[in-house]
Amino acid sequence: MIARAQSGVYAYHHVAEEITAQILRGDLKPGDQLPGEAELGTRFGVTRSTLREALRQLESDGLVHRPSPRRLEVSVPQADLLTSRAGRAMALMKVTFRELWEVTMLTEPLAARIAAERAAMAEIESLQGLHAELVAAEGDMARTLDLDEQFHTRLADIGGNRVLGLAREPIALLLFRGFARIAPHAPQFFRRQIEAHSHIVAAIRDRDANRAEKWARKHIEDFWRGAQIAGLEDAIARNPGALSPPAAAMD
Amino acid sequence: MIARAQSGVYAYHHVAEEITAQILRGDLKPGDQLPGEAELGTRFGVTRSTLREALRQLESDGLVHRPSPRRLEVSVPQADLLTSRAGRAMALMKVTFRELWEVTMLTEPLAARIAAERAAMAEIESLQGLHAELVAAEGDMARTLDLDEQFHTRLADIGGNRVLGLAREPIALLLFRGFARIAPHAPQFFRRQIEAHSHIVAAIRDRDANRAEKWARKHIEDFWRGAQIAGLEDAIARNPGALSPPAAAMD
DNA sequence: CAATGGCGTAGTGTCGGACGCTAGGGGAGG
DNA sequence: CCTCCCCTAGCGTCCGACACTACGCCATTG
Repeated sequence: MIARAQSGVYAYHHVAEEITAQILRGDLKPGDQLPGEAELGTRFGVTRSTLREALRQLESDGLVHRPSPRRLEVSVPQADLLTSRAGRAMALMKVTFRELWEVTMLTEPLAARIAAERAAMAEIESLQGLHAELVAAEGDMARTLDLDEQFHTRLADIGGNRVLGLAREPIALLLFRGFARIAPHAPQFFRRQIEAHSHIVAAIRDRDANRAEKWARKHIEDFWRGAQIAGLEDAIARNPGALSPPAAAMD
Repeated sequence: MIARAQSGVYAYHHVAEEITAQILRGDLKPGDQLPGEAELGTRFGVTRSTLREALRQLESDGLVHRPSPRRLEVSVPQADLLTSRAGRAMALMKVTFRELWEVTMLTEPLAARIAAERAAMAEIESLQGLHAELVAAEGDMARTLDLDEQFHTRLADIGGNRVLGLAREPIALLLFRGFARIAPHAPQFFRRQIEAHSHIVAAIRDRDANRAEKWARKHIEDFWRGAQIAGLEDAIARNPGALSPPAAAMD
């Protein structure tokens, strides 16, 4: 079953699409191990070089990965991969603060609401812990930024809506990083942030979804006011790089 | 400046990261043309084979593309690329209807609201045209599905919030495709859909953002009722493949 | 008998070279 | 000056090779 390239369709592209199709169709399931490159190559009628180009694409799409250098297996795309790709794209297309904010005004309140409805005790405690750290970090900008991100991400995780998680993560990250540009112009921001977060945590503890949602909304609204004060309502989101999560330090 | 691979860091990976960094940093701007593979290879101290693996990754990330086979240039990731990647991922992680719906309940009303606030005359007319087609297609399931997707996508485009567009597209697509499973159980659905759409269009024409938003919400709420009737509230979203736009038929 | 350590192999990452094909530029001809 | 044709650079693909290293196998040892 030699795969001869039709005009315009490159072999590596064809191979990648074929394997992708097999995965989406379910012929290959996440966790399945794939044969070696040599065999895959002959199987599709291409050389290893060509096959490897296809693999790089699949890898980049998160459809396969190597848990160990000798093992190549099918996987479901990791959230942080999608997050960084989407974040990069938004940064490159120079989305504005307003665009980010308008959407965040939806996602964070929903995240808070769902969390209030579904949080388990342990999760609430973990949120409280995070919040305590935030309070303790008052004044330390970098740390505050980091903890804020974590807080919102965990909030979303607690709700358990993965679609929401996927959609909001890159957006929230870009927006929150803008915080760094706002804070200097709005010093009262730290306090208001802490206040909002603690109301959210309290509401979740009380299982009061409406209150949680309301405070999340206020929190993000505040953000917008800060941006106005700082005069970057329609400023573009910068700092494209380093979007991936803290990420196991490795390099 | 030979790039010798540090332990664990592969040459192709390093090259891809390096070029990516240059793009994000702004050293390379969208539209810039890159040198030939041979030169790029020597520049990074790797063979063409290796360099090509890096290129496949960048290409897959949408950071570079070939407008013509001879020209390789930097580009900002295309929306439909991100859409299909995200859609695939969600399908593979078997997100439920509920998850999709919860988020869509936010995105579509916002899209309608913004559209009402910002639509230009021509855009309103184009929406009306699309709606007219939908009305005419009553009964034709496939066509209805397609037009519905188009309607919502155009609605979002009109608002001009690219972040919203990027976030909602894969989600809406997956959800709306579920329509195919709902419709048979809820025949009155076609009519209600048409009703909702026409209210939305009318509200936008009248520049009534609240009404537009309200009807969009009702529209998506309806969708959920349909899902309940069809008994697939927590059914997983299937049909992972064919998420990309109509797409030139090829294979 | 189980645990430990060494050995061999298969398989990956990278290299170098080669060849056909085609897009696109440059020169010849109108 | 414009048009057409030829030539070449560069891409897609193939082939063959080599170093390095997980990993399984086997023998040794307590």
